[in-house]
Amino acid sequence: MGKGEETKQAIVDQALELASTVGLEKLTIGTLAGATGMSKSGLFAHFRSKEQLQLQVLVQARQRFIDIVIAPALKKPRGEARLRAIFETSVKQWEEDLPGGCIFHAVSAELDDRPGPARDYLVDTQRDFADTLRRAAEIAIEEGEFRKGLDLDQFVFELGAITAGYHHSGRLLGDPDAEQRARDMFEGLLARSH
Amino acid sequence: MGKGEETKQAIVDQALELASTVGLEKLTIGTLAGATGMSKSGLFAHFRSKEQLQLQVLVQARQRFIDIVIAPALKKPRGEARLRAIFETSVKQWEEDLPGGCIFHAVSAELDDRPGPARDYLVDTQRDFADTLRRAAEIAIEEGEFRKGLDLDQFVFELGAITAGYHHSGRLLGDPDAEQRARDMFEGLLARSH
DNA sequence: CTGATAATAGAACGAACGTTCGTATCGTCA
DNA sequence: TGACGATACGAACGTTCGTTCTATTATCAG
Repeated sequence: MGKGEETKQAIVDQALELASTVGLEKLTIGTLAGATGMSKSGLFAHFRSKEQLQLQVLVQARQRFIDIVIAPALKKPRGEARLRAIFETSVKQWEEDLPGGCIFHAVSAELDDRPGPARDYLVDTQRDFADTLRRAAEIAIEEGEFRKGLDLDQFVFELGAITAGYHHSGRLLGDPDAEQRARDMFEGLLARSH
Repeated sequence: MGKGEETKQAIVDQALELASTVGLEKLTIGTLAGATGMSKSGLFAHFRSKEQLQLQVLVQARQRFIDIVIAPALKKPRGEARLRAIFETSVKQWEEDLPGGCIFHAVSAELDDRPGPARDYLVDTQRDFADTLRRAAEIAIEEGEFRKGLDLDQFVFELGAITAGYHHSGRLLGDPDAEQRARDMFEGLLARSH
């Protein structure tokens, strides 16, 4: 990896941390330059537009999510154990990996009414993740862990609701019990799926 | 109501609509002035700071939520029927009252890492609403509709997760089935509470 | 009707933003 | 090591933002 790619990685890593708290739009190029010890113009040259920078942040976030949450879960046994692994690392490692918590939840309200490449990429990321969850649940049915006839889309919706609620309660309201409540809710969902 | 209060109301009403889609920060005074047919300075004089304007938007949102969701529900019978009314109007009327959906969900990610009066007011609003839900569920226990020993805080958490998930799926992902999925999830929660 | 007061407009401000440009410095490989 | 492209910098641009100031118009009680 040449020098260019190296610093570009460092920039995007730093940008990811900032964006998780202040959002993609308020992540300013000047602030980011200060945080990385670079000049505005020197940093800007790596992206050529702020839109590109925002997109790279999401690309990096997706990759990091795969590394932290998805990849380890794929080493677990198929089915329910894999779903448990995804949920558990989502709550424990992923939500605490960045200072603002899960960046997808942090920026989704910001992007949901602003069309563009960033929004498209976020939607694609979320859809892809939803597919992964649906497939994992499907496997759990095949393995006999989940009952036949389980509504997979409803299962995925409820799983998404748990994490959305967890992010909301934990971040805005600062509920210290949010993690355990999300876990209990998840266990309830699994029990109902058997 | 004097002329001043009258136009101020009209301004905040318009601001509420814009803020539900673009957020509190990107709701710009120039844009708002254009939308209301006023000059920037003429509009600004009503608030004296943007922070005050943002706060008034949240105050108005809270009042409107009470008018649309809470007040009608209080006319329903105590207990489960009242909880049903709150949920149903939250999903049907409230989420469609503003172009960007529930403004509290729309701005919570924006405010959760930005301390200040706006954040404080939003948190207070959410806590107050959570108390209302908790009290309604408590009544349902007293009436014998919900089982004794039901974890009220967990109930409120799960209810919040349902609406958070609904907003997320409906807004960002544009899932047309989100409303029905949220309803099904709610019915499941009620059934488990009996 | 009239005068005090409130409400609005217009112009301008300083600051912050994304972006451009010319120049200097650094990394890399012949 | 020398040279050339890649990388970074400083200064400046045009815009947009919230905010202020001053002048003008509308409102409403006496």
